[in-house]
Amino acid sequence: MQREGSKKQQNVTIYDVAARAGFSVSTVSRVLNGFEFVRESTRERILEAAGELGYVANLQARSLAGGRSRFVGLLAPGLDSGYVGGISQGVDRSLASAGYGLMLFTTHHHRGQELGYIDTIANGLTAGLLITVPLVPKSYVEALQQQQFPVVLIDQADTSIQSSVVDITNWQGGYTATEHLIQLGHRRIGFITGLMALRSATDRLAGYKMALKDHDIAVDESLIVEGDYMREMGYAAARQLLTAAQRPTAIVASNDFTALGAMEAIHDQGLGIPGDVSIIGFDDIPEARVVHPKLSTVRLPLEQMGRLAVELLLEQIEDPHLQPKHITLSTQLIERQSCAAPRGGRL
Amino acid sequence: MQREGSKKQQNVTIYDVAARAGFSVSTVSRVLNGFEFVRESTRERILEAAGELGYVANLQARSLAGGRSRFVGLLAPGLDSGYVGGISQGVDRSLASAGYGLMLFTTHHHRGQELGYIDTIANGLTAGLLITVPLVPKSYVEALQQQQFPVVLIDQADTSIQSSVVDITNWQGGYTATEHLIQLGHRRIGFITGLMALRSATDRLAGYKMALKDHDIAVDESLIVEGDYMREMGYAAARQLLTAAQRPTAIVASNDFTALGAMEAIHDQGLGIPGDVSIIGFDDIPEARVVHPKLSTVRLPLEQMGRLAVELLLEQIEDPHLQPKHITLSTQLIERQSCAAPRGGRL
DNA sequence: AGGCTTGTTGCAAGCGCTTTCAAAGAGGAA
DNA sequence: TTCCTCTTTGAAAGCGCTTGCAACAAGCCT
Repeated sequence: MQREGSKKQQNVTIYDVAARAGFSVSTVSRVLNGFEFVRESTRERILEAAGELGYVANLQARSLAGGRSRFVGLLAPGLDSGYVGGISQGVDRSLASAGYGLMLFTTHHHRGQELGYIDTIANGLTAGLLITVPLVPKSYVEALQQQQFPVVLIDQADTSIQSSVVDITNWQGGYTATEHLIQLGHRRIGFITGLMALRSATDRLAGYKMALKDHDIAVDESLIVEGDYMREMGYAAARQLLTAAQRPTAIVASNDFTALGAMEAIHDQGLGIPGDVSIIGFDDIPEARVVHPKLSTVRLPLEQMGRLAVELLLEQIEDPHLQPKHITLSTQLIERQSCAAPRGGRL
Repeated sequence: MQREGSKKQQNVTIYDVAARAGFSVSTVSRVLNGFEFVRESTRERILEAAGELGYVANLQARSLAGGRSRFVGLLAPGLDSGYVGGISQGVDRSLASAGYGLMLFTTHHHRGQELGYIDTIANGLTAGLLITVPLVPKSYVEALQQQQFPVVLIDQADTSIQSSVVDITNWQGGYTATEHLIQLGHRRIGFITGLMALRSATDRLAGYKMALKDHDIAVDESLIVEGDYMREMGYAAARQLLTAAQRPTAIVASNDFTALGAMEAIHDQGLGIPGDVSIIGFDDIPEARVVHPKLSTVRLPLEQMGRLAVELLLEQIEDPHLQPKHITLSTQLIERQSCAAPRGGRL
């Protein structure tokens, strides 16, 4: 078998179309992009030729030559968290209805990669960038901004960065969850944090502390244990909390995964939920609704965040000189069955 | 405020680096790509210059000029199914460890878009393409193949397409699930199908039918109701099954979402699981483990599929002349608590 | 010493497309 | 009829990069 096509088959280019239609490439390009100053008959002939040849635009060339990309980049740490899943669904949908494509880039928490990616992506591949990745240095985002490159930060508010942001009231969520427990009569409330490098984690913790203070309950640092948003750590952290001398009667977990892990630990400890220990999570992932008992949680409007972020970004793409906007969405307490008054009422 | 930078700031190009290092662009290019025949000292000088200038490669230009893309495309119907999530996690991870980036494209089930995308993507943007989308016409995939463009189909085996494929034993899964129920003593077993346009759906159904036949149970078409892999349809379908004159004592759902919907319907009907009705799903999504009762299901090695698909694709990228391979992964029955012998034993 | 490798580097031609800028017709106005 | 304007089209210059080919220096052989 002769291999005659070792060199990748020549693609149909704008030149081929021009030749076939009997016009110059410039005219073809005009037809393909806008419709300024082209005679209708010409336009038709060219479109026809393009169709017959099965012409497909080469995006590289187009954007190299200065055309606009019809893709938007979404920079995310990974696909594993459900959190990203929720956001990207919203992003994906609104992007699609606006005629844009989505390019999802995952960084796997490699800091170096994140930076490299950002440059690369911003360097022509996409028309704009949505960032859900933590730890992106301020300077980078600023550099992008300076280049008039549209960027929207999602739930990564760094108040010092002058950039469009969509985020949620993490602080409020932590506060509400804790207060809910307090109003149920709890006094010893444990808290399992998220990955403390993330703003969302520190904010939730801050909300928790404030709620305690507002209700004249001293913050007991031994009741706060650090987690990482993962189920396993949730288990370990809860275990630590439960085996302490004075165990808490309720636990606030910084996300649902953590809460799920904690619930397992509570069960394994021979304790009942919410009889012995109440627990409340964060996120409202699908599992929260089906776990037994159903998990009370603070719902994050992830999909909505994605949608709004896209809106903001698209605006910015239209007009790069627009002032950055900051939208904050509120969280919502979803009461289910994992919280109850502590045994014996108020301790 | 004067807007002096209305034109996007000039990026650092290979020319700038060349000028700064005192070499030609060709040499810079060589250093940046491989290491063939470049003096070590030169190499260092150039790298240094690039670093100082903050040079970032322009991917468009590179791939336009014939360089290799370091991205792989994943074409998926959408992000909502969990199914895609599982696969893309596997894809993402192995890609990352191979030094490739992932570009995720969603088609939203718009047939037209799928085709347009494929061309566009194959047209230089990526080094290869993974397809999890159904309904991609044979001719398209073949055209890609002919151009030596690396493609791997995931769980979309169309035996008539000469292409690399990673799929799973959907048929076997349907068979096993059904047989499990039969061995428990069930005779009237309902089946809720998936989206029948998909190969996976028809295969699962075929497995179900065959299991019945092999055990001398007549296939009762009234026990088979069409679903679409969504929870809502699962609910409706189960409802239809349960309100029929002779309701089944067990139900096989074509995926876990459907099963979850069905479980809800069963409960709403005042029936118990598995007391009155046994149910078994497909996929083993995270919810299956936490729902009450825990859902027995046929586990799909989604992540592994993703991994293997990447392996196959990377091989093909290395050597486009490679013969297509076909890998089939097996499904696994996960027994949990949603299946039991029918009341009164064998009917 | 002259010729031939071998190792390095530069030149220049594109990749496919967009986008000025100028040219060529077509129609009026003078 | 000639000049001017407006519309439509083409020529050509890149965008930033890779790469085949030529050029050159140094080192080796005969």
